[in-house]
Amino acid sequence: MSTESARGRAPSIRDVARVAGVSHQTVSRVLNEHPSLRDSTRQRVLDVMQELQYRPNRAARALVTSRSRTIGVLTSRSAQYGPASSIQAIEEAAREGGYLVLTANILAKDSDSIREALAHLMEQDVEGLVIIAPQVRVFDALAELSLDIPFVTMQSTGRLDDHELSVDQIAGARLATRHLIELGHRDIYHLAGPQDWIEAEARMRGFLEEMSAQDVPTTAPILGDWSSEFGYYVGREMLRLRDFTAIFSSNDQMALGLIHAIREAGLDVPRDISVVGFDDIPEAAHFWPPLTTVRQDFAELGRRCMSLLLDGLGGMHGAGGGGGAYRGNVMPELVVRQSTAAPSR
Amino acid sequence: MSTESARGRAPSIRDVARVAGVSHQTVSRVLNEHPSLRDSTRQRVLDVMQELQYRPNRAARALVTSRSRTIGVLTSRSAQYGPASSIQAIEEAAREGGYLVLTANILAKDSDSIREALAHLMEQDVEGLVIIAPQVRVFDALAELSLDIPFVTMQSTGRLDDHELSVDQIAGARLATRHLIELGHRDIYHLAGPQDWIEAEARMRGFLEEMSAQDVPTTAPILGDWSSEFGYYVGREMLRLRDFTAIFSSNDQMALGLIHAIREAGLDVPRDISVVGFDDIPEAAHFWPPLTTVRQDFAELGRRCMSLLLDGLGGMHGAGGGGGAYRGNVMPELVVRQSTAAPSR
DNA sequence: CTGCTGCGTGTGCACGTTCACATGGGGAAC
DNA sequence: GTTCCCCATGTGAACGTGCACACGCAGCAG
Repeated sequence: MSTESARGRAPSIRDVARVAGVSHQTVSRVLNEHPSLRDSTRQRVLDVMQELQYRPNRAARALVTSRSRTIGVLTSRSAQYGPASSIQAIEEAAREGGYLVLTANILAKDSDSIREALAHLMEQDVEGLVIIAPQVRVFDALAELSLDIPFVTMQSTGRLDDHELSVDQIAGARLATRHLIELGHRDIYHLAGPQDWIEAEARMRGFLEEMSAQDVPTTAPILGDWSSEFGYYVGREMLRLRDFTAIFSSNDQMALGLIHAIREAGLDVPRDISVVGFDDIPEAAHFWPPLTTVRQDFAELGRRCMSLLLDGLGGMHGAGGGGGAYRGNVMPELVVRQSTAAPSR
Repeated sequence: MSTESARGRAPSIRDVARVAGVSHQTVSRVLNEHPSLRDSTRQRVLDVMQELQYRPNRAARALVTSRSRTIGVLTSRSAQYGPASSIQAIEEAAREGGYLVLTANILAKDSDSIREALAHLMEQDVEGLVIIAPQVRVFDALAELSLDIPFVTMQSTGRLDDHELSVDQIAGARLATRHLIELGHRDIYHLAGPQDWIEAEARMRGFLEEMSAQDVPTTAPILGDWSSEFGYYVGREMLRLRDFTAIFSSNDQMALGLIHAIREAGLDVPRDISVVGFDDIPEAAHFWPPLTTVRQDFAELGRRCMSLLLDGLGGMHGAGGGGGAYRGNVMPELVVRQSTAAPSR
């Protein structure tokens, strides 16, 4: 049964063409779903492709079209629940749209390593960029480079309106803060994320805005690093004064550390101190006590980002898809569980 | 200053060659670090590259060499801490070795979607494969396809010796189980992961092996789904009988759910019931009580996988690197915290 | 019958790179 | 002084695909 052609080399459109008795261009037309093709011809070519196990050569196609059909994801902390969920959704959406996803992690936090990661992606001729690296510096580096490819960021900086798509962090933070105030708390601390993180800053702003809107005297936020470890240690420090009845933590992990410290000091959550987190990681519902927090739909965000980006690329290669890019931010949602209650005194 | 050449199109080696006054082949040699090149020539070419902002075209190179310099990662649940950490390490190692990483998620759990994800990767001409999709089915699909490219799996199935690199799950599970037995527990349950997960099965086997080695009567393991949610519900069921003093959970998330259920029933961990987990996710140290668990170094595993794979590919394009592939499994480590204690009765 | 239009298909080139081979020049060995 | 070889460089082809263009044929209007 062996055809006399292929000698170790993968079949090309020319091989298919020869066997099917057409020109290579006709085969190319079948691949690209050209409208004017006789059905019988198309079918014959498809059959031969099947028979020869033909697979189009990505490199050749990219070379001649100068489209890589690849989008890059610039990220940091991609092992974290939030980013990881978004990336997964992005990949799925990209695959559907006929695109590939390349991710580059920012290793250190200096701007050199940001540039390096970005350069790495650009070297691969990515056609678009999704940025889930929420440090302020990333955007400085971005502005500096004046990218000539479409990109979307998952954080709102306020300076790149067209390119931004995010969960409304300020609204989420206000939700959490209002919840505490409505329960009757007046002495509320905010454990913020690192200052150079856009989202950390937005959550902090939301906290401060809501506090002042409700005429509650604000306290200076404490700056953390997102980790449970930090939450634990800062919690131990805070408890030496104990001049508060509630804490709004900028993420769930730090909230977990805080609760650990509080409980270790012999106090109870929420009886003595209320704690509210941010993100709603899957484990939050089973913290002890189950954590009141603000849910973000990371996957939805990822999907919308890709939709926006593909729209900008004029993508949509395969069937299906259809829907135009839906903009607008994703709204966060307060999930009240058992780590918050009215203050006891 | 504008050179008369490039009209919108990115500069190619021929453009560089023309400006530098050499042939395109010489430029190519500079790119590929050919030994016999006069230093002055090399420098001149490099200068022109800089000046023209030349960037090599990946597609053209891939076309002629028929090497994509891309490796694929087949994964499921990539949003989870373990896989995500490994992927991040893999990416970093790949970048260093001059490779790109493409990940494909297995969406559903049927074998069709496994084949689909695998096909997606193969379509991109990946040169190697890392498999972090620990379902048994994946390996069936793999065997069926009889891949002609190098691959490494992050789970040990026992049937693919050469390609396997993993944390020794059995040893880890035995460590955890022995710890409980040494504390004096005799009525120990194991909350296992889904049966079709290789690691779940290995951990279960480790549990059973250690129990029988120590002559402790074994109980039938309970099958879970990795989620905190499941841990919580199964915990509530188990507590109706309460014929045990310790539980070894197959991962930390389920352990968290278990503790939630135990505490909700008015019992204490570890006073009434000891719990030990598996993975040592970063949050585990701040569970209440801090969780005794088995630590796996996911990042190290990822790094070794890439090393093994690059070795098989004869990779190592850039400088540095050096070290030959180190095989051998990564050993897990028991981390004793406060969720385990001697039984009270 | 002639000319025009559009459909289905074929021909040749271009994309940017590497590979195989060719070439000239300079030094070492005879 | 001739021969040989290696170094430094150049020449042309090839990789697999898509694009611009050309071509024949059928249908239809004039």
